[in-house]
Amino acid sequence: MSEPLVTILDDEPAIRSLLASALNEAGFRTMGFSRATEFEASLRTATPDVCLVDLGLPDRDGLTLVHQLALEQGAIVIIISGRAQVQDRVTGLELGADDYIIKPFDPSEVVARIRARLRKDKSAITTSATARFEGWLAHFDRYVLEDQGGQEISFSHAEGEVLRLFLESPKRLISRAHMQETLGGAAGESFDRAMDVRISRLRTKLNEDPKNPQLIKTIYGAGYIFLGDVSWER
Amino acid sequence: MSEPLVTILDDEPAIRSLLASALNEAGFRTMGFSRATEFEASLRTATPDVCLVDLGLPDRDGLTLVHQLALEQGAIVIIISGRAQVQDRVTGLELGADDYIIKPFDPSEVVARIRARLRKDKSAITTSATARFEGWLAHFDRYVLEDQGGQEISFSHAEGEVLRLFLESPKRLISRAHMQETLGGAAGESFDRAMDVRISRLRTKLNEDPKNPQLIKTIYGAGYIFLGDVSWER
DNA sequence: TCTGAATTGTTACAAATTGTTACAAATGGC
DNA sequence: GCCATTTGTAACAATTTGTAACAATTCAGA
Repeated sequence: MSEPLVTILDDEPAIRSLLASALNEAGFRTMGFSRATEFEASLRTATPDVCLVDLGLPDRDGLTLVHQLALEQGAIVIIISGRAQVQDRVTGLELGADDYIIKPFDPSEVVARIRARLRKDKSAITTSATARFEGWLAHFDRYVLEDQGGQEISFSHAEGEVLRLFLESPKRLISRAHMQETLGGAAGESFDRAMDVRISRLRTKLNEDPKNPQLIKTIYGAGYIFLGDVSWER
Repeated sequence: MSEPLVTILDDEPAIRSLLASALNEAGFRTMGFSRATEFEASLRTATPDVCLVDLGLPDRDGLTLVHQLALEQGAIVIIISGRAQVQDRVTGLELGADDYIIKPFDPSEVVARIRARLRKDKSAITTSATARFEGWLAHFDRYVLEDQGGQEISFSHAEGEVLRLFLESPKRLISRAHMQETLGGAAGESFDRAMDVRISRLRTKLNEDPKNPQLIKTIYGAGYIFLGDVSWER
């Protein structure tokens, strides 16, 4: 599958080129149109993934076009408009637009919003939270730890909670109190050693040497630090 | 199925009640939380369709939470924040948020944006009769599962209900409570293991390895997640 | 209506997960 | 070194989940 195609429908050439260059740089294919009729003609041959539509078109009512696009084509439609009233935005969204961006806009936000829509659309394919660290690969979606050799061991939900906490804040002290709070959920009142046990079990799965742990360091009287370079992937 | 559930996570009670009343009026169920830990605890039993998250939480970094929600839960996440810089918005969206609304906001726009997200989310599902996933083809009209080789096995109505529930929300936690509610229908009294048995039977038909299921994962104390890319066909 | 097979729920027990307890080991102050 | 405190972890207990076996139910066709 090729890069997603984004169409830009706006009568101001400056805006078209601004958007086009930002989108191209972000890895999208683009097609620009200044009039609705041209745009509609193009739909016969191309199927855009995202349609950016300016409401102030000279030859056509933008809202009608949006409605039509969203309903008939099932495309992702994002309105870009100078009309900033809440009522305008609500109307545009109710008519089927997926987002409503107000002029003047920042191109990087447009890109981010387009990405957010596409991501959701394909969420079934995209979603997979995976972290890589020190030869390990943690697949949080599958509850699986993969070692260098591709060998897989599964970890439990409770173990995953601890591991995630570490991988989200590597090389930083994580206090016991904070950990209790985010994990235990229940008030840290009762004498609770459950957390220690979770960490112990996690260390075992990570093949940590009990006498000399390399990844999960204990800071006596304070908490833990996860050493190791972490990079998240998707 | 019941009305969509929207969770509101914001430490200001005034904002929570403003949103809650607007959303209730618009036909949504709502749950409000002032702290991230409370909210996370609730995720063990409830599965929200949309999560509104304020970034300025007292007890947790909001962005981390967003990331986690979007990736792990697959929920629709909308950030509501007072931080209005473009860079903030871009970061929030890149981390997995589906929308970013700036305070002060108009409740009707929030409603419209939630509706826009839900509309897109459901449109992919409609109620077509066939779903494709991981080499399987499920024909709900004929109660037949077709494997890669075209071999067909039939599944029962009860099994189909469970399978449909999974295929309509892939890669999302489906809590036992929610499942009981949508399946069992009848009073979710304490002693009901029927659901477990249904899942067990479904796993068998899907040739799941009991020791290491690949498609239907159990989350101890919470529910199930269906892994696997799903696409519905007509 | 009756019969038998398919479907579904129920029960009982096995297995997995998680928390709790008890004690050993490590740490830091003196 | 000595002692109070903190942390590690094995062993156990409580809880949750998996599933085989069986009972109840449904339903098509005789």
